[in-house]
Amino acid sequence: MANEMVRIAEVIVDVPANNTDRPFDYRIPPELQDDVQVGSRVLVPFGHRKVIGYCIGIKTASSSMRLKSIIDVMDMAPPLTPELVQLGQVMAEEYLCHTITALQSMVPAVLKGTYQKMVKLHPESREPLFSLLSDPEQQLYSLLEKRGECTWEEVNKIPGMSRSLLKKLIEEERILVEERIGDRVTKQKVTWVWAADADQLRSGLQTLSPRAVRQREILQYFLDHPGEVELSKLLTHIRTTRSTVKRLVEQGWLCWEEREQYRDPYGDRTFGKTEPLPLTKEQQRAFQAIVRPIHEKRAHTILLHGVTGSGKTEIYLQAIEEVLRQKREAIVLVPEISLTPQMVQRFKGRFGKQVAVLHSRLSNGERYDEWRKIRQGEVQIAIGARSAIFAPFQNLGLIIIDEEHETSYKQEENPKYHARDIAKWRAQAHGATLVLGSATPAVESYFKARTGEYEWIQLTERVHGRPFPEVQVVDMREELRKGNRSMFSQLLARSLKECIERGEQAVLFLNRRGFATFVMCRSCGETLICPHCDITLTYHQTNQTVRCHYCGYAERLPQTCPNCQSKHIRHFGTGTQRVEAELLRQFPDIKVIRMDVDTTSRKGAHERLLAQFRDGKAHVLLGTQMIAKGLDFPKVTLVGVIAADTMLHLPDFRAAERTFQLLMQVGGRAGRHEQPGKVIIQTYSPDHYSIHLAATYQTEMFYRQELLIRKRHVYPPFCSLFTIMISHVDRIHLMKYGQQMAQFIRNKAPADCHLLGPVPPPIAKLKDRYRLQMLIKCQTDPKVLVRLKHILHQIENMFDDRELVISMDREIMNFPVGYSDLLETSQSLI
DNA sequence: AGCACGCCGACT
DNA sequence: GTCGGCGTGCTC
Repeated sequence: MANEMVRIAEVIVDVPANNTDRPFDYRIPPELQDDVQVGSRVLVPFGHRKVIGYCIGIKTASSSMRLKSIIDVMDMAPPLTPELVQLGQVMAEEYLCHTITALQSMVPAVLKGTYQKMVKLHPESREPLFSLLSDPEQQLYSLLEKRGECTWEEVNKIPGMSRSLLKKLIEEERILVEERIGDRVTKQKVTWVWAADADQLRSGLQTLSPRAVRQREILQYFLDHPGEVELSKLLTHIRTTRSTVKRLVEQGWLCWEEREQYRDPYGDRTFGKTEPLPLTKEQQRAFQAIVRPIHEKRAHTILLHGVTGSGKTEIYLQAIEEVLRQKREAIVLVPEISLTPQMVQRFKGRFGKQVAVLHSRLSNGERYDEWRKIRQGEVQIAIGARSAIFAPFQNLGLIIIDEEHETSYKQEENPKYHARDIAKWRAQAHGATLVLGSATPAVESYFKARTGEYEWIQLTERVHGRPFPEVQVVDMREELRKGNRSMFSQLLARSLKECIERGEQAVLFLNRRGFATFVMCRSCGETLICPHCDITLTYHQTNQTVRCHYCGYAERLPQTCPNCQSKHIRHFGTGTQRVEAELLRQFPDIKVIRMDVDTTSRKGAHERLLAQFRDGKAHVLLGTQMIAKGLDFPKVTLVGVIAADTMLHLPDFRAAERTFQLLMQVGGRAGRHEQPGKVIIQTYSPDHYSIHLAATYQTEMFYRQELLIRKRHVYPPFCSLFTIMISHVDRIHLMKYGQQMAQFIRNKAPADCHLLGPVPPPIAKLKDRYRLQMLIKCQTDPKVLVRLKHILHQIENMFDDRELVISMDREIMNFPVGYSDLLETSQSLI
């Protein structure tokens, strides 16, 4: 009886625009009653076209007068859970993006629709007398004669084709192009072979003609290896062909069958089963702390602050076992760069087929396979990079974010989310435990741990008791005074030589090839910084000025150092190629592997280069910080940081934090094995706290110092940040809009909101468009945030200029109130 | 975002 | 009259 009640679906349509960013109501036709659920992907008529949408709610009445009906449901089961649907709405609100954009970011690429407009001949237009037709008409007919239809673009290419002519001749249809989920994408057809009757195999061998060598071999194989085998495996074991096996099948000795199975990227690899390792006292303590909230099923965040080599992974593994025992699920986030086969192996080894792996090297189809294993409850553990945080589990018990300070957890495209925030929301919704693991946590996380918002657990001992490598800081100003103008200090050059002579390997770091260049005095090491923001000034070659990218302060490039009056003042920005050239000039006989954006852009190049280095094919590995993570080379005994300053002086309030983190990571790299390691840090600022405290392993001191500075200049965690980027082809217009926008925000924004800028960003002109950015620092208070977000929404419609593009971004550190309330209503729908 | 509709100036 | 350009407003 209840079925007779009208059911109406609220649908978010796949049209990312401001005025379509709201639910539209559709009738659920009787035949789709059972299929349309919260989270379903549906096809709906929208205006004059058909689009994909997501059902985000179901109700029995609508305020809208005439409703259209849902055309179809796209999937067997809804791709999104009610929880993820809610999360999508929260993301849209918090990250200032369209709801559909947030929802799309949670599903694999194969589920994203692309549309193509197709045209075919109007049914009423009968075959005409060809010769009487105009030129464009003739072309159109010949185009459509071959195939029944063609794309809109093709038709428009016909010269002289007019709109009204087309209308007469053509019928339009928008079609949805689904990525082909055929044999290759979802499932793979695999032939399995087995003996028809194992006991008869011997007699079979006798019956066969002695000349049928291959056939006998195959039967012998089944005698030796009872059971089923994949045909492809059989063919590699015994050098034979499909047709020979076929002959045996036809004679009735063997059976075979084609089966569909998931294509498993790690399928042909066998993972040695690993057993839980005994935990040290310290590890045991950490393990207990993680397991406690898991048992209590309460949302809880733990910062696992452990030095490199303190055995965090083993703790993760054992905590996951605990979660599985509760029949709950776990997500493990790892930075893309350390999602190496070794890492995967560790998890697959312990948990086997209960693990789905999601990383960027998977094809769309493979990714879809892994995702479906999660959605259908075939696996309980998802390990992957940033986007794995959306793994559609329904009963999460634990989320682990390893190396939680990594910048790769922040998505740079819309929606610009941070996986750490998403993790907090999801943990809250599921009553799950969130573990943030790092040797060098983000300053914000450390702050929260020390103020009691997170539980703080430290691991101070290395598992095998290996000592930390000795760190030496070389003052490059001193080198210059000694007349050494090369980029290698005497100490580094000598150490490198000795290292290579001993037959050991070295790793050299050059920090990120910054697009922003800064100005520094080579004599005293002072850099030019903004008097208002304490941020490094950026050098602009075009007009010989230095500028602050936060507040807009500018001055002419000074000829002499304002601090020591030296003339050795110049801008910096050394690339890896230059270091390589210099290295080969000083050491002509050595082999260097260079890893940077240029050498690793090709697919698989990254892994290949690392494997080469591991195999001892080169003496030196030279690269940007992409080589700093999760690498463990037995023969590396020397690690050199060419210029610690390049990162330190980036125009970013997190520059010191990044520098400290990198240097600490580097320390963990050298000498993890038998030989003792040595780290050499070259710098023009040996006294800078981030460098000095990293070199002396004074973690605690660093965070205190950094927090002091953040507090003084009001940066996170002592404020919330919004950035606004606007762009326009016309520079004058852009500047005018920027000024007006800034004025508007300054007038309307609540007190304690400070707008910095507008100011040209590091890349001031991109793709023929000028750009300006603004930064808003504001109090982290829900009321203030709501008001500010309201104002930010207003500015989107402030200017009537299609050329003006506005994009907004937010750094979130607190989860919004109300999410758990929303969730309660949604869960009653399950 | 698309797409229609409607207004306007320009053209065989 | 008809064609195409462009601004406006709507999509359950």
